[in-house]
Amino acid sequence: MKAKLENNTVVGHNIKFEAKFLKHHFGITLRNVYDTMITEQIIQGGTQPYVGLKELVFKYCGIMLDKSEQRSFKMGAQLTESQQKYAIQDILYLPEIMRKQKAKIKLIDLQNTVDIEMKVIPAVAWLELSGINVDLKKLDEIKIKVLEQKNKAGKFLIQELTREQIEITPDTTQEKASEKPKTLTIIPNLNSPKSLLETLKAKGYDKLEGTGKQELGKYKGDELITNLILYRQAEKLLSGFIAGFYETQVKKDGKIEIKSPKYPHPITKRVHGEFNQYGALSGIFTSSKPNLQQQPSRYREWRQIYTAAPGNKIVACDLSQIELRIIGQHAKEPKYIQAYKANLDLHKETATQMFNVPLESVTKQQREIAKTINFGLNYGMGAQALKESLKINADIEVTLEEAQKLKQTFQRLYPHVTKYLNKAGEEEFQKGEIRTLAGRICKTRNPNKKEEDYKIKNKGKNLPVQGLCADILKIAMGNLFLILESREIKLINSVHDELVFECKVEKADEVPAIVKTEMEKAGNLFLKDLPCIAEVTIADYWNKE
DNA sequence: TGGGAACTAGAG
DNA sequence: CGCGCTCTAGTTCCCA
Repeated sequence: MKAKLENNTVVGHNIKFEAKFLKHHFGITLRNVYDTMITEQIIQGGTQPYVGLKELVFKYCGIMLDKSEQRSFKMGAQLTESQQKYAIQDILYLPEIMRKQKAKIKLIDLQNTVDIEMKVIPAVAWLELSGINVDLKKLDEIKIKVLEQKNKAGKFLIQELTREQIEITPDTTQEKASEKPKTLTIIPNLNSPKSLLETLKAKGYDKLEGTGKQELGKYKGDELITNLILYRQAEKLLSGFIAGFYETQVKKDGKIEIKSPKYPHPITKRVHGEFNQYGALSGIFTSSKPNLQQQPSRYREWRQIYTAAPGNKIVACDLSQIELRIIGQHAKEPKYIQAYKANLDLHKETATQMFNVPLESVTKQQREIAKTINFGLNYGMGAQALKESLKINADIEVTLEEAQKLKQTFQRLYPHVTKYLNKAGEEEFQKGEIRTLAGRICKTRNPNKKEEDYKIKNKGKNLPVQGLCADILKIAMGNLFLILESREIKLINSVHDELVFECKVEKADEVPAIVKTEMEKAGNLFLKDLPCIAEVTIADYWNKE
């Protein structure tokens, strides 16, 4: 049975689930699979985050399934007749669905995408089963620090923002008017944007139209605003990333109940996030419970909680500036191609030409401007957003006119890029879909919902780039699964352009080269005019750079 | 009370 | 005219 499952193509609906089950309970590793759910998502261009079997049976076989037995199964109990019937109908229609899907794939030329997606399924099962090791002591240290930051900033804010206001009574009859007016103490709720905005405006911050970081940038350097940003950062870390590791108290029917921590897993002691391989329109992965793709990295210390288990090392490898390289390839922009071929710093090259200064005298600030523009303008950023982005990301103030000029200079400097992006936007707008170089179809999520023209065009600029990035990473993941999984190496994270592995110290010499080679090989399938470079690091914890 | 919109912030 | 893109998740607020 084991050999049969491992050496043949196994068909299922959401087969990642079965793959994990078979591996965990029976040590069976599925390598060749066909998944009707993922295939349907491919056909639909990523517009549906989850497709049910019931829906497919109806679509392809014209039969309405009764799913009422789905939740009736009990551990250890003998199957009832109707449960058996249910179990059979769950697989009965799969061959017919597969046959009809395959015809459709051929018709709309999606075989390449299907190959990529099917090959990555076993790798995703591997990734989720591996989990990531976590240093709870380090986490405690960080928690104490962050709590301190929150309390300190919070105390300052409450002190500064609490205000007195004369109470306004709706009933203003003559008798009451003679009474002394009461004053009301208003303490703002720091977690409520509405309450905060009201309070800040009353305090004289009248330029604010919201309380987001971009708005707060209007008062950059102000002590109160600095504290608010520190408070927000701490609150975000605590509620979003730290809380899940600790038990929580929940009030229920007047009694206080203690809920156990969500992570790590009580038996494996590792964090097993979920990865949805077709969670986004572009085909990039999404992650949840917890979201391991959005773990803080600008707060440098955070990722040190993810460590190699004793006797192990962590090998992390990312595709260097992959999005810009993809744009360069799409646009066949000679300046991008030349810079990457010569292994130059593209941002610096951009700066030297934009500001018309020699390479060696490009300032850090000029490079930051070029970097912000390189990333932002490629997806349709306008002058206003550029102005604010420069202020927040690079601490650089420019006027709207200057931002407009910078944009123009950039577009004139890279005319091929500009032309390509406009063409891609137009294509998405006209056809409602656009393909990556690997053939993946990217549509707009809500074909029914009316979206502004410019938003659709911007998607057209962005989706083929992100989408090809996803194609490359998935190809590498699929191939690395076949090479590394059987050698007791764990895939512990996958973050858009980065793969993270954990292996025994003895293997830390050979694994990096294998990973680097496979990732570059995947990229070079599509980057024909400029090279794909992967950068690899070996460490005791997950550290970017 | 529960669902969902709005806002905010984390990542690439 | 000009409007960065793709996501997940937490909190607050509003409405049925």
